[in-house]
Amino acid sequence: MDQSAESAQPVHQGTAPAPQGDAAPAQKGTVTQRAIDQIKTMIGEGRLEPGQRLPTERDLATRLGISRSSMREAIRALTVLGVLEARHGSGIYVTQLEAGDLLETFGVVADLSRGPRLVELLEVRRVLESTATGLAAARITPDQLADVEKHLAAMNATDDPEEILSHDLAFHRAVALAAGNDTMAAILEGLSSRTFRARVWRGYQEEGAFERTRREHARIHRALVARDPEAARAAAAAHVGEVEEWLRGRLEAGQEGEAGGEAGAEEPGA
Amino acid sequence: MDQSAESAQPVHQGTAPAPQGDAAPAQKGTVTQRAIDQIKTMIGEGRLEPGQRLPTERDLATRLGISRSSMREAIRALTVLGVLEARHGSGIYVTQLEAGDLLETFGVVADLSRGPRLVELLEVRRVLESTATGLAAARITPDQLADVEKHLAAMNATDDPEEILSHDLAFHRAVALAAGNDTMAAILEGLSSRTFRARVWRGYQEEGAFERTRREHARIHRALVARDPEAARAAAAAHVGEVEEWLRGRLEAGQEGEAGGEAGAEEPGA
DNA sequence: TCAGCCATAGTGGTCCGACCACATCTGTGG
DNA sequence: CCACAGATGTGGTCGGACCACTATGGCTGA
Repeated sequence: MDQSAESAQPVHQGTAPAPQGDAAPAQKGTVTQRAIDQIKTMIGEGRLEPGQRLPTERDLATRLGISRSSMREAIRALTVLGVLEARHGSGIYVTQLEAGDLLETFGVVADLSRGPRLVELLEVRRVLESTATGLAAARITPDQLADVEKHLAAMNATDDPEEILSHDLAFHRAVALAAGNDTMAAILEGLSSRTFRARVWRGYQEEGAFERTRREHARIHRALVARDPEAARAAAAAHVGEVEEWLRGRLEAGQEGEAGGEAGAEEPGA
Repeated sequence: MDQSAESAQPVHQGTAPAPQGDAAPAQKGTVTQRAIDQIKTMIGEGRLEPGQRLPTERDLATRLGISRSSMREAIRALTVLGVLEARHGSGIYVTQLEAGDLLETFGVVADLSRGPRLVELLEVRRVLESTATGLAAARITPDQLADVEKHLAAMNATDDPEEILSHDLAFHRAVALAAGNDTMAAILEGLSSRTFRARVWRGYQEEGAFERTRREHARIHRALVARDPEAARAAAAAHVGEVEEWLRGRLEAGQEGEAGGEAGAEEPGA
């Protein structure tokens, strides 16, 4: 009953030389790809709900008429996409399908981009960050504002680049969260992935960026306190735009060139 | 240091007692996940350049000291992320790592989102679309404008919903492209994935949306011709905002409820 | 000589069956 | 009643076999 359900599927494995001629199966793409699409469709149609547990790998494989190996590849694919989550010894589950789950892969994009693409990425971030900050100015709650201030203070209290970067990220994350659009916050999170920021900063910080960053953050904070969306938007745009411009100039100058290694300023750095 | 501490690694399959005494195994996460990270790192560090061909699956597996099965899962994962591309019978290659390659997965997010998340997604799209349209008004070339007009005309010339949707998508794609930021265009592309748009439209189009859409597109076009960024931005924002508002109202009204199936209005459709 | 065909090697795609490591349930003994 | 140990189920890993597709190069025939 399982696979080979049809009269005489080719079925790889040495057997059945029969070409195909049949109609139904509609062989398109690899088996694994088909499995991926099927599961994705099941979720899309609501047959599989967030948090729900899926059948066993072995079961799924049998049901879709493929081997466990292929099924595992499909599962792995959906896992990295943040759609499924495999718990060793327990089972496979559908994630909550929230912004954070699905947009985690966005970080990969940021990490692997370089050269001109970095500027484009920053341009996108500038647009979204300014919007989010503007919204935050109108919606932020006292608690959220306190959280923002905590990271602002922490950032001003240290000179350790590592720590500064951490609180810098946390600062923006808190602001984005206050904007009330989780999806936007998740995208911004990816756009500000640690390695991404670290790469850009490496060169940037050598030009008195710390002080400037602190000043700009303070300006954003003032706008939030004043509940002034326009000021907040402008401050955020300027903040990101500052880095964007620096990077753009740097690219147009010498550092250009697809040369595999240094366009984005990455050094093992000790 | 590492987990279980016992000097002699269990090493699964009884065989191969010699791991590789080399520097720090650093057992973290699954073997496959490690392989994914390693390849990702290789690319990030420039040791693997866009378009370059990778060693054989079998080779890679041996080099990283894992089985081919695990290596295949890793490759599959990076394939769906748009980082690698496997050509049957030929080899595995690094993609060009362009915006389009990496952001293709963005469509999955749009396809799997529902309920409140749909509104958030539209909000993001409104922000980016308006920005892109504004930029396009300032930068669009005659050729690009002609392309935009082509789809505008085609959309006005038919009443087939399917075709209208196609040209609607193409219209916005052309505009986004004219903005000169491929990354932004790629994100918008994902945010306007066919199934996503179709789902929203299903209900929307029943309220005289065609006519309204045509009018709004015409307005965007006029702004582009006039090279008026502000007008273009406003027109685009209003265009997307229209749908956004409609969907928001629809959610707040009855259709709410996490109920697995209809919050986003998806029907197998005739 | 040279175009075109075909055998062949090389590579990804699929499948199988085994075993390991972890989570959970279950039943027993305290 | 609880704690612990075993049994069971599930994902994780492995190795090897074979299929399907590409690409290459040599061979054939004009």
